[in-house]
Amino acid sequence: MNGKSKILFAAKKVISEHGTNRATVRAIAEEAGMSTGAIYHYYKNKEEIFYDLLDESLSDSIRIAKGIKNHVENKEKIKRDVIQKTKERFYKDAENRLQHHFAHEILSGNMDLKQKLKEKYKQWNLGIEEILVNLYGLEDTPLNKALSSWLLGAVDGVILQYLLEVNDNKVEDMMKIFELLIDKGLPEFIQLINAMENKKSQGT
Amino acid sequence: MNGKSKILFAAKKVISEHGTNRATVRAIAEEAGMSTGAIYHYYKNKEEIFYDLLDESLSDSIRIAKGIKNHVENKEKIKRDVIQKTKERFYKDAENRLQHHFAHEILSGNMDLKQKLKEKYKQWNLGIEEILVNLYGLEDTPLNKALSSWLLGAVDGVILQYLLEVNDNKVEDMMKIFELLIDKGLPEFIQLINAMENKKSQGT
Amino acid sequence: MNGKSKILFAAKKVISEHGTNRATVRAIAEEAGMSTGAIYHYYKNKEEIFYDLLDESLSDSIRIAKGIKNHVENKEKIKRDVIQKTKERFYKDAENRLQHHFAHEILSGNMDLKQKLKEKYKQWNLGIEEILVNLYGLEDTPLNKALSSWLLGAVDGVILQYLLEVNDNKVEDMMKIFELLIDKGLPEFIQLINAMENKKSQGT
Amino acid sequence: MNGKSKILFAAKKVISEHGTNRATVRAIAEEAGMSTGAIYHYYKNKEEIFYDLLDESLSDSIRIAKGIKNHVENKEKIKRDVIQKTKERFYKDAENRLQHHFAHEILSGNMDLKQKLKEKYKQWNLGIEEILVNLYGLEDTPLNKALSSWLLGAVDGVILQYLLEVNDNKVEDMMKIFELLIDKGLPEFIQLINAMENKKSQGT
DNA sequence: CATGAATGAGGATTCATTCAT
DNA sequence: CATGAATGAATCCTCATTCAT
Repeated sequence: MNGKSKILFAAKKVISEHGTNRATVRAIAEEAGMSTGAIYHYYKNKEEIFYDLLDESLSDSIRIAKGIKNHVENKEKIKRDVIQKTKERFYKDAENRLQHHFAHEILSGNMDLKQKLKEKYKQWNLGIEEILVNLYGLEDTPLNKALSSWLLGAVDGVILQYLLEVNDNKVEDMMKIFELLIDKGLPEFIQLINAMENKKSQGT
Repeated sequence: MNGKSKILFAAKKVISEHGTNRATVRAIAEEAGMSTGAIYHYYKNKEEIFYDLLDESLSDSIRIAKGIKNHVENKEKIKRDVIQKTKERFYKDAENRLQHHFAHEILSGNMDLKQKLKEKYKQWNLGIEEILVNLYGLEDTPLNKALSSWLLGAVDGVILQYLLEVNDNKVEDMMKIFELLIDKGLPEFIQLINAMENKKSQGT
Repeated sequence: MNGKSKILFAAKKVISEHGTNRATVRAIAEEAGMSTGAIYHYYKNKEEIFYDLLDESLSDSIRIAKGIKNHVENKEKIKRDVIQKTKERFYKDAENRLQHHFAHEILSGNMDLKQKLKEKYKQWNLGIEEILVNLYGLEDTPLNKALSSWLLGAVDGVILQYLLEVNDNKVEDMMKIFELLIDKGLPEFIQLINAMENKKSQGT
Repeated sequence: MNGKSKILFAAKKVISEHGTNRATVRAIAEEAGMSTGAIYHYYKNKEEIFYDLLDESLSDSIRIAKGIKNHVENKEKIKRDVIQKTKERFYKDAENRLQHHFAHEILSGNMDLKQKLKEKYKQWNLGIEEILVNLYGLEDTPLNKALSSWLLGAVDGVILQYLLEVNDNKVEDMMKIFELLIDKGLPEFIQLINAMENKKSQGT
């Protein structure tokens, strides 16, 4: 394992064990078994480590979204994939904490980061939308875009509940609801949306 | 306005404007128009300020939840209330930021705050559950609890998207989806849940 | 003696004893008999301490220049003053080192500082020019401006020699030359300049 | 170009462009196209690089001084040479910066460098004195030594003004004054000095 | 000869908290 | 009650130098 990987691995561990705030350079260096100075041989900034980590994580997500999208032939497989990847997110503690950390940085006024994250987020959102298109034949309407934002938001919101330890439900129970939503809830709900859109356009 | 209120008010302003990180005791004292030393006459700790602030903020939320819950007699009115209150949350920027920063504080290892949030969150969650019970005749099963967590999480998640400015949808579009969910989507989805629960218990 | 003065005094001492580079915040704090943190109660930056010091020193110079200029009636007194103040500069080790430090900062690319210093320097230069006007009836020509820059530069250059300890002459000998220059050398030299200017304009 | 030359060349470039502070071993190595470790094959110390560099730079200056001194026979030619070489110095930005940064290094406590500068400066000063002797028949008195220090200092001081961009005069105007000084001002001034010396010795 | 990873001491800065007045 | 000066530990970061490969 080379320097950068060692650092990233250590950072991930420290973050998931003690949170972003206590993930000091010294702590990461110690965990990685090197000196603080060595860290700066590989990374210019502490934030760059974090950013690399987030990038890795978001790139994964985007890659997954794109990967899922590709086997159009088999809807059932896509659904299983979506469910599986969502479930995995619940257990990626370091990544989830990191995502929160960046949100916090942005809300604290870090404009550069905001721009970076925005781009990544948009790609991600598009990935999800495409999945919905493939799965449910969704059209590219404002309401459908809103729906995919709700879905993304729901997952993020629930993950935050788990991070904060205010959600006492078993992950399995949460996932059962999610599965039911993907399998049956969404198809029906999308019909409702389409019905509404049609009514609206007829009325106009 | 007495000392504590002045401090809480100042803290709320500082945090929602500049985040928890920059909400130093000095900054709060300055905003409150007093000296740093004076703060410690009213509060033993910086943490206690945050504690009180979270208390206040959550109590507000719970009051709203309870406010909704009270008129059990009229389901349609409850629905309108839920939708109205949800919509209002989207525009309460300062409160939303505050809540995010508390989340950050908790994720940074502030255990007292976590405990407080946990208690309050439980009450809040219960409030939402009761609303669901009243609206849709929900039973007190693990899956139904999970559902209400998803609902809460979704709203929080979407609000975070707006805070981060990564959600380009109009609030109206987001709310249309939410309305449709409350009015038609959830009743149908809850039937699906119940069907699944029954199937499972029959199978056992 | 209040906080700022204590710090400025300590900084001056440390700088003249060990140079700007070794004038660390810790060293200054120690010399001032306070903790490093205390320094930041009075100054936002280490550089601000230095800047205050330079400001003090330049303001002195400017005030002196203006002060000298004012008693127009007595040329002999002005000369004695100029000589006296120049001599004093040779012994202001801390200020001289500081001036070099800022020059160095500017040459290292600190553009903000450059602007600040430029203004101060211009004021100072003007002060000197006015003295020359009063003493020798100098006219406001490019050549006369050049002359005053040479005078300023000469003093700065010689002071640097002393700082670097490459000038083995006694200060008294250096000052004798300076006195002779002020008393007799400059009047004659200025006549030469004027003669040249006139020849030039006649030739045109 | 061999190793040492490559390093010296790179160091000269880095220092004159970014100053001594940013002339880290890494930066020099990068500029020289080698690794940091390689530097230490040629030089034991970072200081030794600076030492060599100063040596080279001062040797250049001394060579110039000696070059001027050699044709004793023709005073007019010497004057033109002095003026020409002085003028050239104004345009040697990189060398001037380099020299300033060495001054800074010395003021930062680099004692070896100080010693080197002292020796070289003495030689240099002697060169100037000899020129004055040749040109104006100067005697080897303390006051005449002081005069030559003032001349050297003046040029250095004015060059620093140009480096700092606080001197708005045209170089031509500055040089006109210098020429006038060399041609007419100094002969007269030296007479004044001699007169004073004689008066003093008569008085004793 | 060359590489570049690693060290570790040292620097500036921040901030919750205390305490004499 | 109030002030604000002072503390000191913790944080990020830099860089000359060493050394295994």
